[in-house]
Amino acid sequence: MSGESKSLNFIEHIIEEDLANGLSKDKLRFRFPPEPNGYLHIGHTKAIGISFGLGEKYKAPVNLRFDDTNPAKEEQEYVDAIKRDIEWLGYKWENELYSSDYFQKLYDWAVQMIKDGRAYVDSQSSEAMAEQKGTPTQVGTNSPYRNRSVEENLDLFQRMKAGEFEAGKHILRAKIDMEDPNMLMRDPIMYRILYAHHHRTGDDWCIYPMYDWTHGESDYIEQISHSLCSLEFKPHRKLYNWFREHVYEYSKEILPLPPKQREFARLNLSYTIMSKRKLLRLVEKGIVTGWDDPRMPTISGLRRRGYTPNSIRKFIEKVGVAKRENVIDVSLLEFCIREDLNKTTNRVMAVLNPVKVIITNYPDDKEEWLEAENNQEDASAGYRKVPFSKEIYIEKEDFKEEAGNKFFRLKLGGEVRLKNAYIIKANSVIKGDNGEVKEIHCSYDTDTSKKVKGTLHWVSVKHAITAEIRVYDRLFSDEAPDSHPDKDFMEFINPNSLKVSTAYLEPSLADAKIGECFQFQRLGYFNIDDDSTPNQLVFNKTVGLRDSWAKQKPKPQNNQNQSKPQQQKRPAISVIKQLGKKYTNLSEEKQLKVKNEIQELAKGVAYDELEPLFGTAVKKAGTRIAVMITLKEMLKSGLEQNNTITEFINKALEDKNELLVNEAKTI
RNA sequence: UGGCCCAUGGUGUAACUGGCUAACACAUCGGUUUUUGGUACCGAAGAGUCUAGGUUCGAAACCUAGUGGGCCAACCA
Repeated sequence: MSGESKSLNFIEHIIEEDLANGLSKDKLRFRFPPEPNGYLHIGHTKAIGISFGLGEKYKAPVNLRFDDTNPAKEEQEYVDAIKRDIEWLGYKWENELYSSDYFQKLYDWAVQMIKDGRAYVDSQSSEAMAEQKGTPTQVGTNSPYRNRSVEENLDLFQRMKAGEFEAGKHILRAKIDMEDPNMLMRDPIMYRILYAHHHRTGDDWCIYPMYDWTHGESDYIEQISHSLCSLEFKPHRKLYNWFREHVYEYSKEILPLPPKQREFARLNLSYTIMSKRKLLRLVEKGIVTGWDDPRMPTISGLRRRGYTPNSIRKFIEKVGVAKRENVIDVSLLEFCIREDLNKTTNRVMAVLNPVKVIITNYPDDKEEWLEAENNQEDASAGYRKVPFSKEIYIEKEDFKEEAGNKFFRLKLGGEVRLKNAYIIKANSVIKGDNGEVKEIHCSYDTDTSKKVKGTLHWVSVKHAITAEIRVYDRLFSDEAPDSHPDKDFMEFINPNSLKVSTAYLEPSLADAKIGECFQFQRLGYFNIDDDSTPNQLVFNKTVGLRDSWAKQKPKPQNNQNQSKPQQQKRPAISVIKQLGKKYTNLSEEKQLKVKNEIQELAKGVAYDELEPLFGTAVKKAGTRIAVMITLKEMLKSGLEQNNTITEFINKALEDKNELLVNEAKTI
């Protein structure tokens, strides 16, 4: 028992149950088994968070095991990147291991399996074998080589290993059941011949074990208690268990714990993709600058973008663990990073889209260094000085010649506070030929105790330093870009996912270092990109601040929140059902309103849709009332009354709910 | 046409394993505070738990059927 009151997810329930049934707590052991064929992405952090999180929770070891059985795809670069990312997230593995460490052991067991008649060498083409395999709805047929003698199998397998055959000539298969409804049980391949250089074993082997044979047995060798993976491996469980059962027979004295595999739903994030193969395409096609492009959902991309390990771990915790398909809204990720950065980053002032303000009553060459608080969320962050002078920049967006009183910013004749400085009043503007405001002439007031609605950030023109700012938008314009069977995800690429501009910053930023994070006051969180140099600062926008003002505005051309379509398209009948649910709880006045609504919706309902609802459970009076109202409307507009309808009405007349009876009566 | 898995507010997870008004977080909408239209705080709206039967004093949970979604036919993992 772990004693907390926090609710457990289904995997924790399983573990608690195993513990309660006698599994000793010190036998708990987990693993994270990436294939080193690409970079880790936010989806992997869920798997990482689950297994490493369990390790932390139960103080159990967690192995990092590279599942490196396919030398054709795997590279050392990926091994290094994966280790870097996991470390960065703050997790510690017990052992760094490789499936390739077990090649000899696996081979010995395979020989044993052959001797026991549980595996055989097949010598057909892959096409022929695919044909014999059948389909999900059709059983397979046995290979003509299925009944080779043990001696022949042994001889062939040894010669496969010795490199006597060309690739594809022979394979080793488990002898299970070609008629099993689970395709994975139809004599699955255990070994194939592959003349490829392996990043660890070099050219020692020319036969390589397949995933199913390798993965489960690696778990077993490492004495993993719970082998956790994503849902698509559910069908593999039967095979996992089959292999395990036999190998257990060979080694139970030395390896007493048979591991168990359990599956959870993987993480999907809206407006992005999670497939390594597809991410690789983005890299190769030059859509992004690399695996660590700040727009990528990779861990290295998020890191470069300014996400913190803390925020990602928090995110994974909030997302939860279950077995149903899910799509997590990016807003949750954004919430997590804001929450973290709000507490930790220093506030600074930067103007991204400047317009000049001249303070006419401020002496020409005067300058003052005013005190500014670094972080009001963290008293220990201290203060810094920011320079003030006659000419400053503010954001173009923060000024309007005229505006209503919901606009808290600067307007002609209006006053506004300059953060950490004075209160200014706009008196006049100077415009360029095209009518654009070039300068705003203001007067300042040293009485800062006044109450004014708005506070603006600003930067002194002559003290300002410049920097390149990279602002990112989502990479795809579609909520689930790779879920369209008829369209390629590349069609949804957002051409405006990167905007580069030059900004003016307060001079304290001059010696900021790569990776450092700031809040640009009123704008968002920004960090210094890897491309930054002392001569040319480069900032990434990690995420904007929440902006309740932007939401009220008519809406710029931002593609941020396209209206959610699902509300529009809902069929009338389902809206009616929903309205009905609440009907009996409403005030009389509201009931009338809802009734009108239902009557209106009734026009869009077909009788076929309505009839099934006649059977609605008696206790759901509201739904039945809504159905009755709809029915009445449809009868009015010419629907012919049949027996089913009459029956429904009669049943309603006898109901104990008065509202329903009344509706029925008026038909 | 077979097998397996899944179904709870817009989204994601809970519900002490059959027992209070179905909880929490994000998102949404109000309000208070505020030298960030941020943060913090307070509040509101939103779910008869896919549908229909059944078991039971009692079902989101158990059973049956249906509907919808996902996965499975790589010498990938």
